[in-house]
Amino acid sequence: MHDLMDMLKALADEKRMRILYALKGGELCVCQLIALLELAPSTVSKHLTILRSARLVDSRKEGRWMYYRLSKEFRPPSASKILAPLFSDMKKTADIVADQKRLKKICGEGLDALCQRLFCKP
Amino acid sequence: MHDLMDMLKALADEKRMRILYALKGGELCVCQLIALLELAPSTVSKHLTILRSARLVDSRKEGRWMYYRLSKEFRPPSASKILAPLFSDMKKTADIVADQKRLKKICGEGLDALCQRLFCKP
DNA sequence: GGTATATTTTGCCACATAACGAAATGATTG
DNA sequence: CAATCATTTCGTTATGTGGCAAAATATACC
Repeated sequence: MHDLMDMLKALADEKRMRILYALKGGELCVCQLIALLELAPSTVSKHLTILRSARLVDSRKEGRWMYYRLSKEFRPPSASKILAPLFSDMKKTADIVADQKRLKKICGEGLDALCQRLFCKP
Repeated sequence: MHDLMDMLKALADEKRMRILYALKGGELCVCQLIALLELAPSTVSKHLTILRSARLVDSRKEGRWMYYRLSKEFRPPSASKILAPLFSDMKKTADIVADQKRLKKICGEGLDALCQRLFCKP
């Protein structure tokens, strides 16, 4: 029951659900998620930590960047069966439609350019 | 997205998940849920309010007692698809096994006797 | 009609959580 | 080896949430 509650608590936050939906399209770098959610880096990092301890996402480090993706082996077996209907409900919501549009832009930009823009110092 | 988050927040609490699982077996009176969870009446009532505003349960008043049951028409369409796998994961957990055992006892007792026992004053 | 009784509402407290900025970390680049 | 850069950790703050007791509400019983 503990693992299951961890998962449900991880899902019970709008920002984290938006992260999961964004990752549905493939792995993303932390800075891309920062740009998507428009939150402080530390805040996004914390959300990702919560998602990872709930075994909903995996991470991989490549060079300077940290990539996150949906977990392939979810811990509570129910997770895989739950996410699909949730995503289906989210799909047409204004927030997700806007996210997908913005995400396309973000992914078009290179990571270097994106980070320049995000952490710009004059 | 708002309805969906309401549902997920309602699910993200152990006591409320135990209530839902208990209702899986059929409608129950508030006092039976109080006996099951061993929480203050006001606390259980609050949990039920949260579950009802998330459209996860319906209620019906009969005489002195208020009965709650799983909603037949869940508001976020995903709800019906989500609960089944969740219940399947919960089924074998120690908490739920204990709940089911205790629930059998509680349902055996009459409502009058149960309420006497719950709100006993010497 | 008044009293007992089941449930809900209200007020309050303790604790959890989401957010940020600043400092720390760890890897790459010069 | 020093500096830069992406990410995480830490410390703090504001808000949300679960819990109880007590008062309010509503229904049944005498």
